[in-house]
Amino acid sequence: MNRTHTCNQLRENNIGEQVILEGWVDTIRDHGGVIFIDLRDHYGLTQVVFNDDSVLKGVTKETVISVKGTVTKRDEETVNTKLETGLIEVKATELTVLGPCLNTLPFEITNSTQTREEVRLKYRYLDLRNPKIHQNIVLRSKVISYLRKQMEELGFMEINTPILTASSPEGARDYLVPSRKHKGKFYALPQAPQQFKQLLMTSGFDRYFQIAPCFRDEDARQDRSPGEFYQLDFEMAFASQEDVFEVAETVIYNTFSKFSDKPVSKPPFKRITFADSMLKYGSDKPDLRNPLIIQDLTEFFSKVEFPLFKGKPVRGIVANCQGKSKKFFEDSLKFAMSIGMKGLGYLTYTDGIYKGPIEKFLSPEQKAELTEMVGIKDGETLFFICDAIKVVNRLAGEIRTWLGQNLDVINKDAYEFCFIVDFPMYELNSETNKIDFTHNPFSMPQGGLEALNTKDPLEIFAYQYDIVCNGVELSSGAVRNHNPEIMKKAFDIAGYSEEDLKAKFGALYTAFNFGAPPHAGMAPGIDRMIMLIAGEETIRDVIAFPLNGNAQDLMMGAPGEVTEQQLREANIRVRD
RNA sequence: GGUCCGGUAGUUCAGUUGGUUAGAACGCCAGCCUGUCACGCUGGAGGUCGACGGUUCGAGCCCGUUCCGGAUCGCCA
Repeated sequence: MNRTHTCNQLRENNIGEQVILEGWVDTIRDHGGVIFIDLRDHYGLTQVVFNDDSVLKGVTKETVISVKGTVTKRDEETVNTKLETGLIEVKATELTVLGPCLNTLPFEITNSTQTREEVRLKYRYLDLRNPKIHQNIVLRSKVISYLRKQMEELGFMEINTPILTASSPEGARDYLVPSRKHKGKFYALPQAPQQFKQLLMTSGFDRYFQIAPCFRDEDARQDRSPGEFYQLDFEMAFASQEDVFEVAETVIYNTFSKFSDKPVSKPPFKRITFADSMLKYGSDKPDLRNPLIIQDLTEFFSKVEFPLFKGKPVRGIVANCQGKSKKFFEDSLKFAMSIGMKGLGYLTYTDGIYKGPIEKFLSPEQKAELTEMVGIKDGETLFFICDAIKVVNRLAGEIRTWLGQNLDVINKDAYEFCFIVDFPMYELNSETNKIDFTHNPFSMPQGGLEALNTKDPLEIFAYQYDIVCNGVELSSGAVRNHNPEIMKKAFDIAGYSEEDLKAKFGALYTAFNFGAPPHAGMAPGIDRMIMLIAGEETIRDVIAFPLNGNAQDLMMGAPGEVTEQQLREANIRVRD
């Protein structure tokens, strides 16, 4: 006999009904003459009451049982307000074991998140019984479904692109799949459907999207799952950067608003140039919840007779440190030293007077100029970061983050989105002293062919952008370079001939010679979005069966050994 | 691949200056208990202190090697 209700369905209006519930034994509370069992399924918990403990022989926690009984109103003083079914309970008359739990549990389900990840992942199916983790996967499903719905409403269609494809010469390390029929040749799993979606545009599809699996053989991070991850990959024909932004901010704003109670920055999201971001936030993925701003004081200090700063890049951060102890400033210095700074100067500004070691180098006029320039208010502190041009922004950014955290001025209950725009198209490779693509060779340079022909390559921006939320990079995208002439020139500047271009991206380049529409797109990371919405610290908590940090599946034993025959068929010999 | 931190009961951890039989909490097993909801009470089982080697009268603790895990950097067009 099947269940009549789920474990989160019965309410007061069911009182008196004969029901059958099925689920896992969450807890057993045995009082001798009366025994309570919390029965758990996907939907929730219901308390079941037994008066005969003999039927519970052999029933342990996590046993799957079927219970027949009557829905009963709970007494006033025994209702459980923490349970949605807490006003009722089921007085059981029959119990059947459907799935015995024979093994000792490797961890308690309710405490699974406290257990070390190695064990959790080996028994992931038990970890996923924990309602907290279980709900993350439910959330993931709902978010993905909602993303699909929105994209379709905006006129996008989902098209699946190949999983077995060709190795791409640029970018991350590929996962390779040996070919049986073609000895010595390999497929690669796609790092992203990049070239395929651009080919779809060339095929005349107007708006493409895909919940796209991507594979990269790179080491894990807290916000980077090793091996595989999913992106909301989309591409639009005849579209500009702003068209892409409008889609992205609509879909992302709607999704975050729908699935989180925290306030979400409203579209249009801030557009911040890469250069500004590096200067003001010391990072290309700024956390805008942190109100502290970095200021450029290089020019000011070029006129000050302070030998440590003179002629060097100087950054300043104004922060309110009133009431902070001496230890706070000592800790800030300690942190500065730990990230490789030689020191961390500061001036406090109280009742119109500056105090600090640097003070004596400043004339009264210079002090007034500084006050005006940085906008320091009474009681505030101005921190100075001075270092080589290559590292000064990053260091200032780290100090900004440290101050934000330790002054507790970061609003944790908010999602602050922004687009980072105007990435440089090229950069100088410091080892080879040659010009390289900064990011993505498929991006359209701003100013097109004319800019490539006339400007200093290092001055050219690309129509390339990132979307950042709370200091986490959610995605990057670009207006693509769809014009073979511009493409040839762009690659020429980076030292690649037309032959190289054909060899590396043959299909794409050839296709673009048959008439390609201008197109642009983006690919927000789905795992990261869900991590942010769920408020989880690690990306593995929002993936049903994640690889561990070492790219292994300890549950299934992947990667694992294969038979000699399988190796022979794949034309592979393993070296010792 | 580099650097740092860790590995003690099923789980999370404590373990003093190197010294008798290595502890706690939760879980597990048994008994008691008719209103709990992380029930309570009593008792019990459970350990190759990651592995190997060394120093020592004596090592969970000190030294070396190694394996495993975590963080971080490299890497992630």
